[in-house]
Amino acid sequence: MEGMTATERRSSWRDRAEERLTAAGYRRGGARTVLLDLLDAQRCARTVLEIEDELRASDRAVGRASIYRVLDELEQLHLVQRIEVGQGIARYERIAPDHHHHHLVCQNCGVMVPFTDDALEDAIHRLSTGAGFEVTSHDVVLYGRCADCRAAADAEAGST
Amino acid sequence: MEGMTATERRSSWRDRAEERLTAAGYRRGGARTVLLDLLDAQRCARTVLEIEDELRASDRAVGRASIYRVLDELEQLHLVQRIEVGQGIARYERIAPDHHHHHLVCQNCGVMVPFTDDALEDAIHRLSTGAGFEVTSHDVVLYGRCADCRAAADAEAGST
DNA sequence: TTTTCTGCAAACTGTTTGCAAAGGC
DNA sequence: GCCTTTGCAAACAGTTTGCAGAAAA
Repeated sequence: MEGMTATERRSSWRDRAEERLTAAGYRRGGARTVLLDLLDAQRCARTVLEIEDELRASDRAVGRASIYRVLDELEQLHLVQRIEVGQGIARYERIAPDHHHHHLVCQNCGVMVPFTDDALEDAIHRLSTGAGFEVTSHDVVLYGRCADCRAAADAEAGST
Repeated sequence: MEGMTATERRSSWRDRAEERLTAAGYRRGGARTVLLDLLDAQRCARTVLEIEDELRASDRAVGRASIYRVLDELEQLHLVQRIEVGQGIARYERIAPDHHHHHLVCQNCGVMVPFTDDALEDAIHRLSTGAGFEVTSHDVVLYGRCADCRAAADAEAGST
């Protein structure tokens, strides 16, 4: 990261977000800035409550309502994607310009693993064009057990 | 329905459900029976609140808690599928034995249209087997505009 | 100085839980 | 009669909203 060129830094999610927010007429409030920092650094989709805890822990606490409000704005501007992962819990993840992906959710430990698959995208794309229905976005979530939980379960089965 | 043979009736969702519930050690309570009737007759996925209203309207009211409990049991037994459709609202739909499908959700009018696609299933199946992750189920939701809303929008665009 | 943004607390909504009464076996 | 199922009401969790003060432009 340290070795980034100016151009690379310019094209970061963080900067694109700031640009688009300004263009949409938003001011740069404290909560918004902190949120952008966090989202830019995040590696995987988070819930609002996780975000809240994380910010409180790093003593840059932000009111819950503000988190919801900012995430909502960011979603409208297509800077953040909201992912529903069962049990009525929503997770938020920044949208990387060229990194469309879906998620595997482990029903044992809850971990989310991103994945991409061209055949899947092709199938959806073909569907989208021939459906009468006009598809603007899609969500694919696979549920099961992650490699770790599988290994753990296997080990246990083997030892009994 | 009246002209059904014994075999056809035997293979109905309703009867399979009852069988499986009994096998799992459940008794036949009033709420459960009413719920089974409703689910068996339903044409599309419903929310719990919709179910509650519907039952109250048909003067066979069932407590909300019971609806949740029964749907939960039915989901465990794979007799009912829970579908998350954004905004943290869950919909429930009975599982037809040979009719696995996904949903298109119209972001304009909210209608849900079921669809099936072999290429999509193939892609997911291939993913499932080669992932390290053990996939037990999957959810695909396509968002967009249904044919009706599209037509309406086009008509409006044409007239202006 | 005007308008937006923020945090707080209260309100809401969908869901879950505890408990006493009703009902199946 | 024992144990499950049910309904009610209260508890909960995530989310939204109203409002007064703080902060940006």
